[in-house]
Amino acid sequence: MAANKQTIPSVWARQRKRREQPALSPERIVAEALSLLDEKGIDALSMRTLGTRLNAGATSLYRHVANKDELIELVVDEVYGEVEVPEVADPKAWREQLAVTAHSLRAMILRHPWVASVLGQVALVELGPNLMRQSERMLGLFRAAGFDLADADRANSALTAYVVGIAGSEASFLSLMARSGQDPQEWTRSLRETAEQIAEEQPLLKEYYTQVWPKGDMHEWNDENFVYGLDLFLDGITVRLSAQD
Amino acid sequence: MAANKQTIPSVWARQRKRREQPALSPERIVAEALSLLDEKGIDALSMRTLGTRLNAGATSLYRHVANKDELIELVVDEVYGEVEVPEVADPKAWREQLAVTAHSLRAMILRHPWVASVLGQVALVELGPNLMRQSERMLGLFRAAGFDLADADRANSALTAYVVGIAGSEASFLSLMARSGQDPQEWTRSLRETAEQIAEEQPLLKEYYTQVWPKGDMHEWNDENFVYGLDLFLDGITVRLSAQD
DNA sequence: CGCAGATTGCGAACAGTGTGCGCTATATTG
DNA sequence: CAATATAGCGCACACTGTTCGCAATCTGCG
Repeated sequence: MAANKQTIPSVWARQRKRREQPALSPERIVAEALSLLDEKGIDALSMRTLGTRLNAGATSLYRHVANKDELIELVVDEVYGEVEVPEVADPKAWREQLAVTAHSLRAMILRHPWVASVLGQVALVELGPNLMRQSERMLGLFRAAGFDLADADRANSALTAYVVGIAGSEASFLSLMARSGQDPQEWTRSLRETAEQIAEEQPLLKEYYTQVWPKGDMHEWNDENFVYGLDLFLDGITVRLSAQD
Repeated sequence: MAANKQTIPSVWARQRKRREQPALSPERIVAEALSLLDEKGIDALSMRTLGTRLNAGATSLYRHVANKDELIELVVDEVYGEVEVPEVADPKAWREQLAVTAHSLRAMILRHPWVASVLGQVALVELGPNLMRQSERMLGLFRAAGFDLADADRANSALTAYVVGIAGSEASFLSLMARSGQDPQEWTRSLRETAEQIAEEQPLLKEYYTQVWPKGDMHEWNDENFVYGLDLFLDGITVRLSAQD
């Protein structure tokens, strides 16, 4: 009795849907996931809302993507593709070329602040095509600077760790601002105030918050801090290179 | 009718429970959350399982902790308390003291691999007591080395970013091993094989995986890579210090 | 001691999550 | 055209974090 309960309503709406859209595909899913992440952040990414944005059911996505974790891996590799690593041209220009790479990586992370929250989970499986292309080129830069392959990798890991670490903490600040809808200016001010209060037993920290902590815009401040640490690093590389001759 | 349906059974089991245990408190909750995280990883931390381990209902926790995010912040500050930052003694020993600090921070992260997955989410709100104590001491070390306060902070941020970045990626590898129950030895071997296959168009990467990538235990390898990058950093600091005189 | 008031614990409920299963409609191949 | 493979999806399951209101207990005051 009433075995065709659910087929009845679909009779009227039939013959639609198959070619009214470019159809589902891994590429389309990844692209839409990326734009959703950029717009609303990591918490807004659920299979259901992603499906809705693609005019599809949530479970349809599983025909093209194994699970949510794999989807995130794909999106992460996608954004790694935005990082510009210059082709090795002049071997003497290694310092500038490394700086360009570092800035590009940081800029990518700041454009997509949600990556900070997944870099610790997605186990950096270095097998994505974009990440591999980027690694190849970075190794090339370090080789051109004078490292052998093993040391090139070590130096590369170190530089990448620095950039990811510092840009990641900037990004998580950006995400916090976006989530809480607070004004960054106001936020730095109130953080200074409470920090000064709490740091009663930490004279250096107290001095730091009253004297050093930025009064105005955070952008310049962050930029300066970043290049400061980057130069520290590149100086260290210079030392290592000249010591090895 | 039957308004006392649920009070009846409790009559027999009454007068228990209040003092049979140390009672709930933020400290006890944080401690239990920490041991749960260390045992089973970040995915296993739910308010319900945590409540169960404390012989309490899930919702009882909310009397002592605002929400899960705040709980995680508390636990993170707790483990920061394990990091040993030496008191500044001999100003000439800054290099060794910074190295000790860096090693201690990395060791903490490797003892608690789940921190890698939350450091990007918990916006590093630097107000936890342990984190503030640690920051104060690190600033002191850099000051003793010869930096003014602003540069001490910059150098400190850079060093911390490096350590967190590289130890974080080690930790996410450890978490992956724990989750998948795979043998690390076996895992590095099979990663090498697939990487060699995929890297058909990346000669440096291919050479890297065949020649450089570790055949045996990953521990030594990771330790060496870490001190290599750390020395790079400390060399850079030396350069900066001598340039500033 | 007794009793008001604050504090603590908790069961039920809500809205949401990722994902496996089995059915149907379509596309592809012979 | 028929047979098979594939894509889409509704339903369902087991969980999640968190709110709310009630009951049990602890606290301080008379």
